[in-house]
Amino acid sequence: MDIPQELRKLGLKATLPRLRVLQLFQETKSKHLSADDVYRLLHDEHIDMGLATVYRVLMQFADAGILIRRHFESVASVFELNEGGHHDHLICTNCGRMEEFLDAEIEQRQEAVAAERNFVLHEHSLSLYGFCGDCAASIKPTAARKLRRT
Amino acid sequence: MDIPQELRKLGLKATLPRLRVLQLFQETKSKHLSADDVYRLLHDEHIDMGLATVYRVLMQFADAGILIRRHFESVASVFELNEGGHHDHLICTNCGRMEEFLDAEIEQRQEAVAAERNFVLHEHSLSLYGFCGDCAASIKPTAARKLRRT
DNA sequence: ATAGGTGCAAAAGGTTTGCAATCAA
DNA sequence: TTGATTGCAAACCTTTTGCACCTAT
Repeated sequence: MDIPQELRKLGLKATLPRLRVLQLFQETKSKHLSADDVYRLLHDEHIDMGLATVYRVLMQFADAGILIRRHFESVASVFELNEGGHHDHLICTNCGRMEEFLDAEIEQRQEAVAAERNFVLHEHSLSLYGFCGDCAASIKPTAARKLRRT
Repeated sequence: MDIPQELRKLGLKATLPRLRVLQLFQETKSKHLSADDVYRLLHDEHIDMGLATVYRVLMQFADAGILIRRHFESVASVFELNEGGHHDHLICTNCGRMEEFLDAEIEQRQEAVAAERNFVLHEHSLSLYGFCGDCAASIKPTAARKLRRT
């Protein structure tokens, strides 16, 4: 089925702004974009969508389950395509590289911890922060100390 | 050693605002307070510390390692006393109850995941969201669906 | 005495909302 | 046609900053 159809099925009109935003995420799979990133990228293509509309579209897509909204330690939240499978993130605090992972044992232990405390789990967020191999190799220990951020 | 001494040792003058803020966290151990919470609580005691000062003091304490700043899914970040041991959080999205936990196996697997991908880990954040026993028992499935939030 | 700390007000992000104009169905 | 959607500007919320005044050491 084509994209406009899919949108309509979700009760969303297939407007140009929506198609463009969706396209942007699909072109760059598994990319994490903030509202401002999307706004900026579209302007680079001379598509003048208002920032408010970008936010509205991203939110609608997140509500519809097309996108997932993530809150990493940075101020702005980012969105990524929802490709079905849950995953967690490993983030290089120096270069920003982001890798996704899924560890069955961690998932299992999370459920166990929740069960021990009588909680019914709905979701969770796990992010590991550090230096990727490249950055760890190229950064001096003293410099690394300076770069550490909350 | 007394608190003013400890502050001076960290290079911070023992001013009234600082002592009050610290006292607030110590009175209410393992409590998570946002800058606005602190501001409001102090005003309730008729201590008119400016919000800007609250932020500055919280930040200095976080830098000094007295407090830890946390970013949960809510907009505002919260601070808690740094009592030494690392821990993760289990949060009830209905009543706000928050429990701390530490699972050796999860910690270990995180290191393993990072190592597999050649990352040097600096820190991580793991938060489990769901309903605590009380809330799960008192909330109807349909109501529960409505309450689910990103 | 003086470097550091404070309050206030203003500014700076990120995000949301009100409203009149516009567009997909 | 008509309700949904958009752009713009203004509002909001959290956090930061500039600056003149104040205070712990």
